[in-house]
Amino acid sequence: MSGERYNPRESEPKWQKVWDEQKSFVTANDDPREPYYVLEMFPYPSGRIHMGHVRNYSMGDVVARYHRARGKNVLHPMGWDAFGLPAENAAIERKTHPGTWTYQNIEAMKAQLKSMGLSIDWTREIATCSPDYYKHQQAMFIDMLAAGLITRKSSKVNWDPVDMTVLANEQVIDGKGWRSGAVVEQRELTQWFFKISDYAEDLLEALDGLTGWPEKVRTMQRNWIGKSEGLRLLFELVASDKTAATSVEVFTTRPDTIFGASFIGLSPDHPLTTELAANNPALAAFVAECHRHGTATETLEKAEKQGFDTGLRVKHPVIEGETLPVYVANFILMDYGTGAIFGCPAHDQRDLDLARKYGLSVIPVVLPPGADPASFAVGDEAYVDAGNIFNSTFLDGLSIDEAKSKIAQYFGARSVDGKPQGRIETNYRLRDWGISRQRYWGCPIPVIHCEVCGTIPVPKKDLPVVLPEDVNFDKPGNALDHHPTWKHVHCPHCGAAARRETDTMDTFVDSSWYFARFTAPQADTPTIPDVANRWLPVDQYIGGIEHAILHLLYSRFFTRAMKATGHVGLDEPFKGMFTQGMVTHETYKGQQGEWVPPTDVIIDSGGEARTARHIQTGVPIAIGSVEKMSKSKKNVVDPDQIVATYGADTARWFMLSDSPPERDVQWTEAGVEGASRFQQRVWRLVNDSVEISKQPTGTVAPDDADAKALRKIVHRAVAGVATDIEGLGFNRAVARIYELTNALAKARDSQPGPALAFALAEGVERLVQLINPMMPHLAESCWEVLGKQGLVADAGWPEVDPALLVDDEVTLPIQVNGKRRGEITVPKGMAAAEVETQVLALDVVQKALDGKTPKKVVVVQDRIVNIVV
RNA sequence: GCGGGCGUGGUGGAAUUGGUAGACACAAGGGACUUAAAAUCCCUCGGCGCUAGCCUUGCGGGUUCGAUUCCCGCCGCCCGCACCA
Repeated sequence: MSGERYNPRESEPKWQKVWDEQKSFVTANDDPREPYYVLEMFPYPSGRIHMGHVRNYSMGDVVARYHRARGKNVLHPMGWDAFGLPAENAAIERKTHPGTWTYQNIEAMKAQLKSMGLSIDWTREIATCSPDYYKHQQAMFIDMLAAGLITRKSSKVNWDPVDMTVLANEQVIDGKGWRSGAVVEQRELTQWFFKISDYAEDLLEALDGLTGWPEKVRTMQRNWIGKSEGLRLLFELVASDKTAATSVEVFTTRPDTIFGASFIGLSPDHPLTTELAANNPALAAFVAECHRHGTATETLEKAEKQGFDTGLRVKHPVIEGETLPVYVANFILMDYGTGAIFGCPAHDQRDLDLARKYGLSVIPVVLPPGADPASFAVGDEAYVDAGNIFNSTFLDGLSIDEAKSKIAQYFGARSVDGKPQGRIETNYRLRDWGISRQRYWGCPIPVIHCEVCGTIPVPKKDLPVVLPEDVNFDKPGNALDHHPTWKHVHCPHCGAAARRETDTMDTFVDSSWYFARFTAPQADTPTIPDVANRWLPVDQYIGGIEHAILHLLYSRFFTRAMKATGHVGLDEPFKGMFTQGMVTHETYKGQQGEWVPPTDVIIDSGGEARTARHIQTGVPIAIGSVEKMSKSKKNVVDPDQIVATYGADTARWFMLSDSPPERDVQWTEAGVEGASRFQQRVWRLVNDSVEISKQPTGTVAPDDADAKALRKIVHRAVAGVATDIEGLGFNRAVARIYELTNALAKARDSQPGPALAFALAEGVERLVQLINPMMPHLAESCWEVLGKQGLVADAGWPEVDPALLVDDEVTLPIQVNGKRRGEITVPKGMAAAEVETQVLALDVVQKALDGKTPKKVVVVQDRIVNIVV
């Protein structure tokens, strides 16, 4: 028996079948045990799983299986984020229906996930592209529309003038359409929006309560919401024949720098800009130029700062008789504040860039601590830090905050156009969530446009509004809009000929409530509130850091919107959140600089340098940098091949070992080999220990020192692995399991007597339980060899004897001037004075002191001794 | 451009969150077993000295009896930026 190698190819499908037949991971909603909901972000059905999925789902499965062993009723479901652009692109390229492509992909990926042996309740599987799912989304849309959570307004899109279609930001490359190559334009379109900005304050405040989230994710969300206190400030326009307007309202968070103002900046989309451009061809051309790039904020902010002098001037609000020019500037967003600013170049980098370009004055008004007011000047870098105000008459000497309140009071007391010149306002960067997409493969927005009755929701009895099957993608644009009959309907109110909304929803909507649907996936309402409220919030959610802002923020909003419409009874969907790192791999390049996939490369690692050659041609291959696995660099490893070669357990174990889960992990062939070897070591250890325990043992001697030492190691490992898994420190848990395995193997090889044999048997049994969450197939096989009844999947988490966790002695390092000079072993909890006496008596210490008297002796109980000389 | 993060031996990383830096693993080298290979087992393994010493957690400062951990400044890499999912 012990000579046989463990064969995952045989064992893994076997146990998967057993779990399936015994419905081991099917979860009942009426189970009385404490519920625990673990969820990994559901995948987009691209066709094949990648190593990122393997990592993500391995982690989630450890958590699920661990809590299951702890006696909880665990919900661990899986589904498909099945709407989206790639299916439409595939439809165009392969002349297939997006649905056909998507469902084929789902089948393929499901088979792959199943081969991983995940403890998933597949009876709860959902696909967002199924009418069974999206009809509920439509119903909630109607509820939310009625509740005033949805609005329609104009916003900008990327328009491809050749393909006559709206482009996603990722389809805009260097300002051009990815397919047509045409220069993209910004276009205004009336679109549907969720009013997430109404919840800005709530979403911000509630972050403090999300203690199970990484601090960095909360920080990112806080910054994204971007709450700021500022001043709305009216600038009087100097009368001009160009406009009838008498004032411009700006929003500023730095009213303290008003004496440093040197221009007014308007957004290219500001109404005043539009008015002026109507009679100013040069300005109109400038505005058009501003629109000749995509709508991505990144492009805008990276673009060179440009401005256009409108010729208008405003009166300086605090310097009598002075006026400031009014510019239109490309970096000013219409969506934020009032779409107009006052520029203070000395203390804002973008303003400074513009001022330098157009020769506007730069007047410093905040003096850095210690700087000389007479000589302080701003060069190419704006001064944005703290200091005291100067060059500002009645604000001189104040701190920035003091100056802000004083100037706010000052402007509050004055008036322009019969209104207060300034008023304090809280502003948020967070914009409403635009969900309209001019695409076929998404959830239809259930609305009908009637000439007579206006925009009215589809009656719930008529749901779902189903996507038509007979579509073709030959024509550019929205295939739903092109469909000959689909959009022509009768108004549900008046019966007149009307038109269906042909926009579909952003796929972020689909993923904003799937976690709730999983709690009752077959219900004929979106949720069963009682059931959802018992399961939610998700105890542990796991996914990529790339979703730290949008997906999580939208889900938090949508949960609130579902609460407002009676579908759930809570605000926050995710109690625990974890963001895992990426999977990386070395890159390889051939002679012509072409990327070579790892499967075509042989690494020669004997001696000093690692070199590589092509598997068939033998041509030398250059080993490149380690990068995120991507198709474009061909540095991908196919999970299917790994599972076929080494088995799922090896892949899972490797994904969990070594790298901390939040950091990137580098996939290496050597690492996988190591994981595979460990699998065999465990198998051998278990089989050997069964042989040993067959020998006559007699009575157990509980005071056997070796046995007690081993039991201590075993019980510490059990306690430690539990702590590690609960803190998602999978790599630490793995290291601990290695240590335990080493200790057990040593005991095995020592020809153990009865007491040690007992400890060994106990240790091996617990080892199998410890590896179960990570290598569940191997664990079942070992459990069987141990002669245990039932499945290890159904066995509980091993008990820990607390007496074995405590030590009565501690070894303290002894430092002299911070350098380690020796150590001393003393009873735990020994008083500092006693420790000091003993330590000072030691030879090593006397020698290190070299006759000098200690200035101070620091004794930290049970930790360290430091003698300062 | 703005916001967030990360950086420890040849490599992945550990360090009870201010208390013995390098646990555990991989790679490499040496040895055992074997006719041989694979598998397995044992030893060495941060650097310089190679003795009892010194240096070392991206770089440069600071706080502290003591810093991988806290603070300031740099460098490098990664993620997000609202229509990729």
